[in-house]
Amino acid sequence: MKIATWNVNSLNVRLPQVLAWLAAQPPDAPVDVLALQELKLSDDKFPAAAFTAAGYHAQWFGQKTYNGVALISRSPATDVVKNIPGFEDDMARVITATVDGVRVIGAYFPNGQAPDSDKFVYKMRWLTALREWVRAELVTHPNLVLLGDYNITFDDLDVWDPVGLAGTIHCTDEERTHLRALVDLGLHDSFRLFEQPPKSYSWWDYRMLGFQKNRGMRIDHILVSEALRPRVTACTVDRAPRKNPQPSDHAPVVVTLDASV
DNA sequence: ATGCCTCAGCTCCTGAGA
Repeated sequence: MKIATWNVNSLNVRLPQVLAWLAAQPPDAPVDVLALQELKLSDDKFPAAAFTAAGYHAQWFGQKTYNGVALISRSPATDVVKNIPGFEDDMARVITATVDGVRVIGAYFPNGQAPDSDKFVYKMRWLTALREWVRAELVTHPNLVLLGDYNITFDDLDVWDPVGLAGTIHCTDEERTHLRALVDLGLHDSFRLFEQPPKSYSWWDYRMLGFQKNRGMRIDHILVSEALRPRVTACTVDRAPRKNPQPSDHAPVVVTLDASV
């Protein structure tokens, strides 16, 4: 079973690339669940028919211009929840559903802009609310995956210039403390369960030849619960779509689980 | 230097992303 996350930075623009990427998977190892972020379209504009034609179900939670998340799945998704219950938010950032016995929480974490900004304050509040939502979901769903665009790096390994970017957005102690608190709920960073190529990132700035120079950050993560950890056999960043014409600034991250015991 | 790209929208500039 393969579960993936991809911030597409406008599904309107990236839909052909998403469909091509799904179609390019090996027939014996398709992507079973794909969490998308930054749809940047309202619910009525979601291209549901295109995913149906490709053999996928879809659940979506859109918003005009900004944000918007979706779960694309080969099996139907059930028990869908949009955003964080009990947390008032006018942004569409979270979608949760159960697919093939796995509780999947797809999330587009706030950017935060700068540590001294109002948006950073919102990011901290949002992170606290998300943690309580994940904590509650784990009680009833031990097989759980939390994945998406976290907009936070774990440590210097995730940053192309850890000295120059120390303390800047995505790299602050406050953000990393929140990220570790999520892990401390009983989750594991799939990517670091395996040896990885040095300087592995999931996002590169569009400017200054960021991708070509591999000046990036690893900010897209797939955390798996303790119960799922024994099933994880691989986690990789697929850099290929970042080489497409008109790419998203993010690359997909994919985790592979073996069949349930 | 606060821009360098990219995208959406009250579209020929601005805000936001990260």
